[in-house]
Amino acid sequence: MNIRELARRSGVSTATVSRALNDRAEVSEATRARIRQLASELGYAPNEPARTLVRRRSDTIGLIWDSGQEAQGLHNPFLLGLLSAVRTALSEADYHLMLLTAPGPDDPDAAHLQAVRRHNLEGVIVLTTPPDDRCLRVLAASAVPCAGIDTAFTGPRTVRVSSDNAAGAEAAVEHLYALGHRRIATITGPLHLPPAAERLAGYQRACARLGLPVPPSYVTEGDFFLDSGVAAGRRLLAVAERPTAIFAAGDQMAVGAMHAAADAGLSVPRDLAVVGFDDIDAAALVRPALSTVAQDQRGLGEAAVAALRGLIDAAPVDTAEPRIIPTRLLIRGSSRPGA
Amino acid sequence: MNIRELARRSGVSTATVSRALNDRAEVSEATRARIRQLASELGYAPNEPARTLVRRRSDTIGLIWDSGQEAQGLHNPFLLGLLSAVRTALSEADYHLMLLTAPGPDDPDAAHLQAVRRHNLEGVIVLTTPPDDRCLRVLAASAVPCAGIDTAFTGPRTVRVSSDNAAGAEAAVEHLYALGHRRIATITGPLHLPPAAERLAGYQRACARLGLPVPPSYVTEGDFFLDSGVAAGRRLLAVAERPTAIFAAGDQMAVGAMHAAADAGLSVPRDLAVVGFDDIDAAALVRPALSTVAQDQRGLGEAAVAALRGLIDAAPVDTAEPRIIPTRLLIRGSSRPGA
DNA sequence: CGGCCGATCGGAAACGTTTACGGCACTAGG
DNA sequence: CCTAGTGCCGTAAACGTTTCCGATCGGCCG
Repeated sequence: MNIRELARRSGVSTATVSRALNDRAEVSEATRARIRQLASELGYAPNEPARTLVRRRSDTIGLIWDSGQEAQGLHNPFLLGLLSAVRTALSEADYHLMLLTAPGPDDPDAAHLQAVRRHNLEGVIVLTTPPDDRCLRVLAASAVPCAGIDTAFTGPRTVRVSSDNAAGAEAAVEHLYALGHRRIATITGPLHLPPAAERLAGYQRACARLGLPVPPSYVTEGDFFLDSGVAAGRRLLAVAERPTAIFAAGDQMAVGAMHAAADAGLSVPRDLAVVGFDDIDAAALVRPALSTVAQDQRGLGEAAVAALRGLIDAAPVDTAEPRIIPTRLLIRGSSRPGA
Repeated sequence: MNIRELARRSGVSTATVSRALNDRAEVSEATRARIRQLASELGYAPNEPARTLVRRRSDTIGLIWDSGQEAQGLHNPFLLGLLSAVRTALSEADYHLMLLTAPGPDDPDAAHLQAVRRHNLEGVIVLTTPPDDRCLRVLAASAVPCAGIDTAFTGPRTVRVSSDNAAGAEAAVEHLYALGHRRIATITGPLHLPPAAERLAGYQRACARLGLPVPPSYVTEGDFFLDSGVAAGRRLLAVAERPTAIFAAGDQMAVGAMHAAADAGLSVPRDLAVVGFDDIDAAALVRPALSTVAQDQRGLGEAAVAALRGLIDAAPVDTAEPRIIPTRLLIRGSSRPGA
């Protein structure tokens, strides 16, 4: 069932069928309707590879997900929401989505570029965090349109999309301040990761603005995982001027801090208030439920797609400044006195 | 940079280049090496759409993820591991992966079939659970090779892959029995879902084998989410002959049961042992950590890919019997007296 | 009435591969 | 020396589209 067969049955040429199905103007309304009707009756589906070949564009974008095998980001449920948002936004823009495979060990950097060329991909969305976004370097150098979420790399045709980590952290601190807390400590992520550094900066800025003291012992580093949060919580609770609230740059670490508090015989939120970041599934499951700064996954995905489309259509887009998506503070039991 | 250009520079015909790059036998080792070398120097990547067009196979399989928009299964972190496993297995088999978009509201059923035809997809992997796997019906009717994980639909060229839900449930009950528990209740999922029904069957079989009584009040239904687990836990704890252990068919419900126990002033695992199913991220975060039956996501993904490849290569595969993948019991604090 | 223009369509050439078929050179066997 | 066979390679025809370039046919204007 190809276009030739459809043309034969419609009594027109393949050129006319193509024009009819692609909504070109040079076809009378009558024949267009007739062809359309017949096509849907016969279940005709145009052959995309053939279209791609002659049009030299595939209407397909690639998605790079994790560069290494079994990267830790993989288990981040945050990724799933992002993936869903990206897919939805892309399908609304009539783009197809191809999941790029992790590069083999032989040619790790060029692999993605090869894939882009092989499939005529028009752009790439990158969901890996630094330093795994190195693969972006080769793509950017080849002027492939790229949109990265929480990536660090920049290039002539790459845009970056990111949550407003600083503002989110500020909102968390302000919330704790409004509850009456004056001794607010923080657990950071690995500070070489931009989101971790930005969240710390937001914490510091809010404290400065509110006139809160931030002794060095109030800032301690974790690795975003549970155990580091427990350890960091223990360190913070051992400080002489014990903090009454903790802002953790990640939910798992926040839960860890709650564990540390429980181990020390402290009650959350009475003796210690805790606010996390990311709104992972578990945040709503623990007791008390964890207050947290939620990222707008849908917003991030849509912004990435919108920026990528601009890049593809050669619209004038600003590739220097990252797109910043607002966050939302979810107040739950871990910072609600009444709970 | 096409094959013609590469042929010109190598001083051979395009046919020879094609044969050299595709490892065909009719090329001398010397010219093959020369062409290979030149190709990698020039960064030549064969045009897949053109290959697909002439070879009439795309080396690409489609992935259907959720048929409806924002289906609940989407937030299941289980899906992410599955997706990763599928992708890895496929890339090892030199297949490309295309994420199929959710069908529009106009033609929900035929959409996926259209996509398969358009892109020349050789097979489809379905990650949606019933009743959302209705889209499989059309695909199966068209003899498209399909592999579904936890799907219910069956067809001439569709294989089903599933965890050994019954055995997993049995193992959980046996574990509780070995700890000395004799009054073991269960919280089921919606029983129209095969996994929920199978887990209940496993529970019942184990109880029967071990000679444990199962009064009707010991079996109560939830919807796999947290709140239903809390409610179910309350119901079970109000039973006259109060159970000392609960097997929940899902982790969120298990956590809910733990909340209900805490509300009733009971200590887990001293007064009540709890075992869940699925090993969601939160299972390791709650306190006490939740014992659970973990599904082998990698095994499921690899089995689905292997079965699909058999289907594609027209190997004789048994489409009647589902592939059953073993589960693994993770014993954590919620059922460990020492904890 | 002649020429021009717009609307509608068909013919045919691309797009970048793979592969059937045939050709050439060389070797082996008679 | 002739023939068959083998190893290597080139020619050209496909694959299913889109689109450039004309062609035809009215209608309209001068």
